[in-house]
Amino acid sequence: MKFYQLAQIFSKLEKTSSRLEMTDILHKMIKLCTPLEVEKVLYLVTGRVVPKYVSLEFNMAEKMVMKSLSLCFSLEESDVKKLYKEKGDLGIVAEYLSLKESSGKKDMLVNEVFERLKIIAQYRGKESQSKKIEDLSNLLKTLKSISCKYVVRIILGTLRLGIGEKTIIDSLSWVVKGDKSLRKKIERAYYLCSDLGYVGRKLVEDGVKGLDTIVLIPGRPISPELSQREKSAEAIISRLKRAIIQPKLDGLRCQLHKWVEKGKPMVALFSRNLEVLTHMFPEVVKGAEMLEGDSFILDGELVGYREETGEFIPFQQTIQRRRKYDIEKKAGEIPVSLFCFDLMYLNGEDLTLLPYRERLNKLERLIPQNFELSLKVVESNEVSETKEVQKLFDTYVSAGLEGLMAKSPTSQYQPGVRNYDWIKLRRSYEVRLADTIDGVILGYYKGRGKLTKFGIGAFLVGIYNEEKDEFQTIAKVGTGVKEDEWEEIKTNLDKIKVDHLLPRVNIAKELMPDVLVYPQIVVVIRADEITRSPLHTAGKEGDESGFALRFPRLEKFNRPDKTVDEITTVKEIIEMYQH
DNA sequence: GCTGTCTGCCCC
DNA sequence: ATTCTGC
DNA sequence: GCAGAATGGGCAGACAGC
Repeated sequence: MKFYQLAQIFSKLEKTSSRLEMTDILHKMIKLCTPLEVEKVLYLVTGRVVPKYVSLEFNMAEKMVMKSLSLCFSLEESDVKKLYKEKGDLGIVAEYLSLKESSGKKDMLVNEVFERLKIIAQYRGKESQSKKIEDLSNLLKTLKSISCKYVVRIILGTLRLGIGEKTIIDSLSWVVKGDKSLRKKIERAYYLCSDLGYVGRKLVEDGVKGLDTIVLIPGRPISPELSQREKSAEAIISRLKRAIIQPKLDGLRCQLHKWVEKGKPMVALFSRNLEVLTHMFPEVVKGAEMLEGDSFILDGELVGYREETGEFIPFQQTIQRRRKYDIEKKAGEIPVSLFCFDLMYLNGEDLTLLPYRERLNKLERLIPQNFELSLKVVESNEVSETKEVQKLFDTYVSAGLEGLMAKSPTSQYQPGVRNYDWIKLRRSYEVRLADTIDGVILGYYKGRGKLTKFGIGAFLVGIYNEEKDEFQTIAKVGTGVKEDEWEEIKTNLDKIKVDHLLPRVNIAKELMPDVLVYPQIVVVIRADEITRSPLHTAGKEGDESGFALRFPRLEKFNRPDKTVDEITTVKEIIEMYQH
């Protein structure tokens, strides 16, 4: 199959909004492929050249691709940038530029493009960046314009086809069965091995029985089960009736595997996205080695924790443990513990099909309560009354935790699945507990993808520093905005556009908006937390960092009842931060 | 050897 | 992470 | 409700350029 044929199918998918129709188009395309092509096409559709647990990335994003386009089409980088701002998609820019050149290009086979992309991904070390840029430029020169569009998008990981893993899985079911009845089975196989290309190839080669060899194996990560959100204790009980309630800790999701190889105990840790974390947390590895079980797979939250005081360490510090160098030194400063909440495999036995209550019992027997080596079982309470849930929620929130997790006591462990078997109730979902600030818009940024048509995708929000008598930035906001609000905001901001940075406005150069505006429009911004910021200028004093909002979103656009003199001040932010 | 820029199916 | 949108 | 695609702050690491 030629790559441009694939590109034409992508183009058709992009124009389709009905998922049933997408599934139909996709499954017909898969039928046209040889098994090996299926494997490669499925990797490409997910923006990769290898399965996701293999750490081979392009290390090439918008800046590098812009350089490549400028080389390929002999343009100044600033011109490419201008086109990007205008079109909101570097794939479209590549197609546009390629179209202006001669049209007699041969294109290449899907397999050839795949290999070329793999080579680009594999460059590393000195001069690797220029090689990537040059190789992509040469590739684009030999491809038809429509292929250029999608090659660029594959590298950027933004195919924007409306196709994700779930739709691909449905299509695979259609390929072998003519309907989507195999979805559950394929889904489980995929989330157990985390290799969509392999699952696709096996299915095409051997049919459904090809999946039977895919089983849980310690040492190979499985996709973690995910949760839905709810807004109240009542909603949780109404869904689950009975629930196992646990505190929600603010750290990193972590899957721990232990097994025996050549008589030696082996341990591996994986992140939520199946990245290897093993070497970063030696104290957790040691703890697992000391446990009695020979082989197991468990799930938990890795969080900075001081055993002596029972104090949890904030996320911003915990995340510093995710590193390659100076591990022991950082481990001394920021000790972590793995707070486990699930057990999926124990001594040769797959436990994922057992009810959660039973898995939890086995977990509690595996890790003794007084175990002191960086491995603990999270506290659990099984309840059936709203007020019990509420009481636990209040307790956890008072203790400074994020909120709670509620889990169905009877549910199986479903890898990769996000449904209401697991529900999170976060502190910030309760309006009374969220941090809300009144800020002023200082400028805006062009949008990408589906926001291109509005000409805006985010805006910069400032607060007032009384001491310095200036506006300082505290957050960029690009979520919580409905489509008609985007239009309204853009219209309003364009009326007060300014062509230079005003005095009494303090913005870091990295955050400089595409369009600056006169500070006049007051907005309400909601956030989960106030954090110290290396970038935002709010409250910044010399070398001391400023403040920013964690997970900022628009609560209310345009508060005409408030003027700029009444917005939140730095002094107020500092009070909120200390609280 | 230092510093700034860019990247990450990053983490959240 | 949160949020919005089309189905 | 699902699935997908927009968007945030901020961390460490890799390179490139001086």
